[in-house]
Amino acid sequence: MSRTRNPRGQGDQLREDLLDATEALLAELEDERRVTIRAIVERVGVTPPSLYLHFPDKAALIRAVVARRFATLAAATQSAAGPLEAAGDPAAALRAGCRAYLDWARDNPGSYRVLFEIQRDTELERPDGTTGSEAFDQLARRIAGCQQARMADPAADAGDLAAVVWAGLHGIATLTVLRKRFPWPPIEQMLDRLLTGIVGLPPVGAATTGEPITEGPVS
Amino acid sequence: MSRTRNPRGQGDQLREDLLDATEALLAELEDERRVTIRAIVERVGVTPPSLYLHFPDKAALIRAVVARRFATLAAATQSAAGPLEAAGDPAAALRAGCRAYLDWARDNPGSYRVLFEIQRDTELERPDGTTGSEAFDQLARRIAGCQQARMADPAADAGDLAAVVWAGLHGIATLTVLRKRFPWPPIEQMLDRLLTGIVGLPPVGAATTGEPITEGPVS
DNA sequence: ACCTGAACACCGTTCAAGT
DNA sequence: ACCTGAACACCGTTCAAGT
Repeated sequence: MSRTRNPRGQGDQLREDLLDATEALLAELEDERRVTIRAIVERVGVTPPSLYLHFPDKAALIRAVVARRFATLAAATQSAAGPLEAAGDPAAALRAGCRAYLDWARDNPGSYRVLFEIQRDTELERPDGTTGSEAFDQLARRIAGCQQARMADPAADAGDLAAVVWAGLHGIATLTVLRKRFPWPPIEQMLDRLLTGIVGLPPVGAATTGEPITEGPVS
Repeated sequence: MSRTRNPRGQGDQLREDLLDATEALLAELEDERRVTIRAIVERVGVTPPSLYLHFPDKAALIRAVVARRFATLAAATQSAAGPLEAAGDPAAALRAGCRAYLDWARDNPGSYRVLFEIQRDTELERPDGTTGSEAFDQLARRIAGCQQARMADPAADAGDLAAVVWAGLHGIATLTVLRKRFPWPPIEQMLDRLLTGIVGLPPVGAATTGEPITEGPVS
């Protein structure tokens, strides 16, 4: 089809192009099964065997874009919550980070699925079994920050709390997109129940009367 | 291959056999993508086109086994928690039901994935958008039972609480099998945090030690 | 009425060959 | 050194045909 490419010079550009095309297709199709090798290479303007010069198989390609997407997820939560050792309100920072996680999952459903719902065929996570744990480490440390500020249950282990909060966030992120027609409470309300009930954060604002809070200035 | 079947008389037996074979393969392979039409029909002893006499396509077949599996999940939680209007301790019943949900997910990973992680291509959930909501209705009603027994936050809507608890259960169920090497706290501890923190249940076995359970050395 | 053989358009992957 | 043409073994699905 498109024979326009096939440039000259040193390779490695193709590798980047393949990753970009895979990311773009994942965003468009929202389903890894439809992100097919033949669609990827066609978008780059190359034939299927060329892909195998850069990746041993499709799983390796997917793993490479997974690594990229993990980095952008961590960056999204980080930038929403601010630097870890900032001086501000640690509870507000934790809230903002969690909110950013849920927003990112909603806005990047294809990526979220491939990050957290696809069984890695080879259990080829990192040796320590914590692929993409940057976001989790952030969560645990922000919870610890709240504990130090006496805004969270001080008796519990921050990592244990983070595990339950992560599970709750993941459940909200996946189920709300899977069951769109289910009568979900507002996301903000569910997040608040998680953070007050599990972590022990003080309720947001003064009144938690179930009013759907739109977009609060979080800083 | 296996020509042994092809019996006589009225059909419809083949339909049941196909459903049984699909369920069995799903349990063995733990991954819907590997549950292939050709594997299903081979197990039954029939050729691929025969399947299309009973199901319009593969998605319809999967939907039919999904309906079956939803029923067995609801039966598992129901039988663990006891009848809804039983006289006993409603908090214990709620706990038992949640525990059964997590156990079932752990023991039936292939089924759980196909029930709760596969995007239904056609948004062909029930008209009310609540496919498989029997288990959810049960959960909400048991939480309401705890509220009436003054063992749960009486101010919140039982359905809202149930949504967050379900999200937490789903997150625990899926993430613990996806990230097997992650240093998870004991399932029992995470469930307890969910039920005490979100629903407002009294802590389990409150009297004796009062010490939060700490895990052993994580090697 | 119930089932099969043979084919179609796809998929991931491989290999010999082109420049 | 980098890429392609052609093929292989799979997949879901269809259709004419067998009994």
